[in-house]
Amino acid sequence: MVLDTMSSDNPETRERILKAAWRLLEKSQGRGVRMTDIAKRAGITRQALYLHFSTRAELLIATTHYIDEVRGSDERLAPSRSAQTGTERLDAFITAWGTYIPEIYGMAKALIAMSDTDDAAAKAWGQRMEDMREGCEAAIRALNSDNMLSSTYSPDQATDILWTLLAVRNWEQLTITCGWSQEKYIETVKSLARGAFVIENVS
Amino acid sequence: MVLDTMSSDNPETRERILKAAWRLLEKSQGRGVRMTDIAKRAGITRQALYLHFSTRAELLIATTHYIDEVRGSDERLAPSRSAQTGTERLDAFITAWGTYIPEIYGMAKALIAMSDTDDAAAKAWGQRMEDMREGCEAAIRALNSDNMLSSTYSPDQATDILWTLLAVRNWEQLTITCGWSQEKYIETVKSLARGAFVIENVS
DNA sequence: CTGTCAATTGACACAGTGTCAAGTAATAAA
DNA sequence: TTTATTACTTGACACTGTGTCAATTGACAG
Repeated sequence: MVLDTMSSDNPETRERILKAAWRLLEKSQGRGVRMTDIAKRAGITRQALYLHFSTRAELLIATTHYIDEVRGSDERLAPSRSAQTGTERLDAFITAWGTYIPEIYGMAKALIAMSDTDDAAAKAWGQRMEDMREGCEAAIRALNSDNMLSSTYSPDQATDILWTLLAVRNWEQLTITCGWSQEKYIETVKSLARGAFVIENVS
Repeated sequence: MVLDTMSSDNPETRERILKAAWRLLEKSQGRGVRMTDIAKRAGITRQALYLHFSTRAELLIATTHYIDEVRGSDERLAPSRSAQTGTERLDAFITAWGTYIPEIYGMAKALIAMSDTDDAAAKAWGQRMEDMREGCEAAIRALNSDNMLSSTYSPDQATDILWTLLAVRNWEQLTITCGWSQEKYIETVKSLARGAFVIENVS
């Protein structure tokens, strides 16, 4: 009888690695994190990493899933989905995503950097952005259903713009480079989006 | 008497290298261009590159200056500077910069990618972005002088937003990823900027 | 004919990723 | 007690790309 106290492909170690990667990526804002560093922090050798993840890209991608799971990226979207009006939904989505960015920033930076050379990384990050785009699309669609979408842009175009506005790079530039607070960032993006997409209430 | 047909630190070769780098960077959109490739295209050996540029970062930076020179990046700003009204200046600046981006995109991508690891590259790209920011600032200031700057944002804040809006990454996302035409990109950015910064003309 | 200068050739150091083979320590099963 | 299995270690090595160095070549100039 096998009472696997330490079952095949040890999940404890795997999680220790993911935690280590996450920690290091956030601490260094995604720059200069080597396999060696992650291994050291996880308390194993560099080679042992490859018993769990076959490439650096795979480890990075697994880290994103781990963060999503721990941080509950899905539940964050609940307020957005249950919003009554299109405007509320837009606001809620911007808040949800805008609040999530700083939590994944290090990992995102590393994955984006890898995307330049590694196809798997590019595909994984592209998929995540595609997922995020659906949130943008849903918000714009809600606005459109309320007949509140400005005629300046088509729904597709508005989705593209909102999607671009919410890019990690823009968050990075405004908060890190320009020194904005997180609150100011969120408020400004909301104000920009509202100004661009929501029909003025002329009283 | 030395009639230097081939003066010290041969400028012909230097230029051939810069042209080769430029060509390759644009062709491959800044990805995967190695010193070997540039040397080959310039018709010299990889090692000979180092007789002209001491590092890859230095070569990339020199390439940006070369492009600026050939493409006359300065003259492009003339219409912006001579604009009569703030709104015109804003439009002219967006057109100038927005038209310039596709010409430097490959090089910009490569330099941004290097910035993750190389401090010299980061500094050089940061400087270019700082220069561009001055154009944003001037446009916003012109708007403010005309009393046409919306009270929603302070001049500093408006500058930060315009600067972010005009980032290369946003151009990349809208044109390359979303498939927008260059014209649509320019028009949309103009419309977004006008909507965000220019006071409505209530008649 | 001699010096200079750009460029070549071939070698090597270094960092980081990924691979492989042999060994170890713990745990489980016969 | 012996035997297998599993997770991990150790040490070595291949590969890529950057950057360096020493010795050599070929051209041109005085």
